[in-house]
Amino acid sequence: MGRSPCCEKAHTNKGAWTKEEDQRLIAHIKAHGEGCWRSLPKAAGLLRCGKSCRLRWINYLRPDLKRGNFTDEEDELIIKLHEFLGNKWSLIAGRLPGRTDNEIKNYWNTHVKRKLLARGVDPQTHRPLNAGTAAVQGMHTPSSPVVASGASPHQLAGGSSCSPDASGHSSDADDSVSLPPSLAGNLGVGMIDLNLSISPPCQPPLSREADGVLRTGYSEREKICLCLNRLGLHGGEGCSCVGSSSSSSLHPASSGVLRFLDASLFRDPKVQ
DNA sequence: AACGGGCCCAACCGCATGGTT
DNA sequence: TAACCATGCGGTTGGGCCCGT
Repeated sequence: MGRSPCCEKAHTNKGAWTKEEDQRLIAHIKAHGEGCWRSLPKAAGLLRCGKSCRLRWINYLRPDLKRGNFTDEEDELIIKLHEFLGNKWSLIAGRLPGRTDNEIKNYWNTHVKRKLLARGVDPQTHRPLNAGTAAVQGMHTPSSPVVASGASPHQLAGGSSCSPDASGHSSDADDSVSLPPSLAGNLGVGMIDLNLSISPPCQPPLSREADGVLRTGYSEREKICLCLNRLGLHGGEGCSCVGSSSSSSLHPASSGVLRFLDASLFRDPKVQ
């Protein structure tokens, strides 16, 4: 179907943003909030495409962005999440507070790939580079980083069958997930059932509230301690292991970085 | 000091998706 | 249901910077 261009290219600037443009964009978003990107440039007096404004804000101007180098913990988390999710940078970014998908994507392509190659690991498949066929029997396939049986990465990340809005992600057939070898090894299992092991208990009590909206009986960020110390990751704020020897040495960033361990693990972070 | 190659990262592009009319 | 719209996402690019020669 035909589609009009997102912006009138003849009248838009391209390339690097000037300080003045940045300030205009910041001021406008402070005053009016995010959204309506298409009309924002005109309203803010910017000769930019709405997409460009959105990107600039999300990747560079947002006040909650964490600048600076990635920590080793973030490194490892990115690797593990990539093993699960593949190139779903936005989902990975959702588990790394203050980091953007673009940043992580760039970081992956420039640093992590090399790091994995140096370890002898294929960055796409997370398999050993020189592994023979026998060694990889039973492992997940490269094109589907996690899922053995039809569940998409997005299903894993965004919708467990327990979430009220997961109706579009049918998981009736088989929710078993083949864990990547590194995680499976650490957990001592090869297959897990997400319904039982990661997500909050299925079929939470639904209640229709006064506004007519169905809600579950669970609070949005109810915590589940998976005791992921065994993954080399230490408990977040919801970890009942807090106070154990391993958690006393938590990196300051850990509670934020490991936010993905709580009950919202596989929920789309943007859906609050 | 000059040059060239590689690296890094901000930004762009095209497509997908979900919502609205 | 189809057409259109707005936004989000992932891949790619281009320019500036750094470093070695």
